[in-house]
Amino acid sequence: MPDTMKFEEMLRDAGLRVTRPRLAVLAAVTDHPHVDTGSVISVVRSDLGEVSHQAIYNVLSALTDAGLVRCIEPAGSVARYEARVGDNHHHVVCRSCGAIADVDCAVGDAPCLNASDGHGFVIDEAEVTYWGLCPSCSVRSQVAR
Amino acid sequence: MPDTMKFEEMLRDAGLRVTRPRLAVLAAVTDHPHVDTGSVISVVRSDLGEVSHQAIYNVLSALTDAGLVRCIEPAGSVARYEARVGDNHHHVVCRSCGAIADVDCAVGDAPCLNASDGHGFVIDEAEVTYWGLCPSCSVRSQVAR
DNA sequence: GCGTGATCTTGAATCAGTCAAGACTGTTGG
DNA sequence: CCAACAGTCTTGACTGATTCAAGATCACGC
Repeated sequence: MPDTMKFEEMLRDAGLRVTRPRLAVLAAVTDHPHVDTGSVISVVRSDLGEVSHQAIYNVLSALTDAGLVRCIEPAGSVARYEARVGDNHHHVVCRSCGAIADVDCAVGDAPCLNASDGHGFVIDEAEVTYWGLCPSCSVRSQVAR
Repeated sequence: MPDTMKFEEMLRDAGLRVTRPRLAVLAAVTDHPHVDTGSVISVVRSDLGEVSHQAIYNVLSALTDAGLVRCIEPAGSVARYEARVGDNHHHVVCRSCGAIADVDCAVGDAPCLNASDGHGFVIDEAEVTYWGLCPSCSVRSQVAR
């Protein structure tokens, strides 16, 4: 499993100690795009045995601060995490089932950052969330009517 | 106070019964852009006397469903409401103090809806949240360093 | 005015997330 | 290789926003 070594290196490079919970969380977030915290806990526990939920919260927070994972919180959803960081991409969220998918930004590389009037705010990021229906919910709603 | 009559009309047009809590909530959200639920409760209570928090939640939900107010939930913040609906505008959020301001969309009227690849999702809305520092937090951080 | 269904009150419950204190362990220097 | 010191993890209590449920009340059409 060369992934473990890669994760170790990522942690060291970020100045973080290498611990089993951290490796397991990195693996979980990498394997399951857009996992919520509860699922991370399940996956990590099925991997390592009992791990405190507090530890998971600590680890997710540390990894987020270090820029190794990214936290997204669509309205009405709990916090979710993804390992795809450093690029500019956004998300589509299904209004019906909450499914999330990645969407590359349509407006180029450092996009959307040109707000017409920022009210004096110093803006450093534009986060785009697309809302709609995922393929299966879309089909279901057509059948329903 | 002609506003009250306007709010009454808005409720009736939406097929909702006209009640004092609803009028008070509509007034509160109109007067205080981006209020959180707790502040709505305070404002309504200072206006009407005791009103159950559950009633406020019900009203906010009914008004949101009716399209009379809009609910926004920036990551890390509680639910907030605004009465500016029907136009396409987005928000800037201060990473430091959580202040929110409106931003007109930079890309035209029905903008940003062109995701390059929606993974088969039927997209009906693009929500943009700009992140940065509000004027006063921006000044403070410059002084600090 | 009256009846009915929508709305509000009350009070308990849930759930994600946070706090705090002590036990443990990865890492660094000797 | 070992010890010591942070940095991490465990445990267990706690918070705060939001939701649920059941009964009382009220707005609106007749």
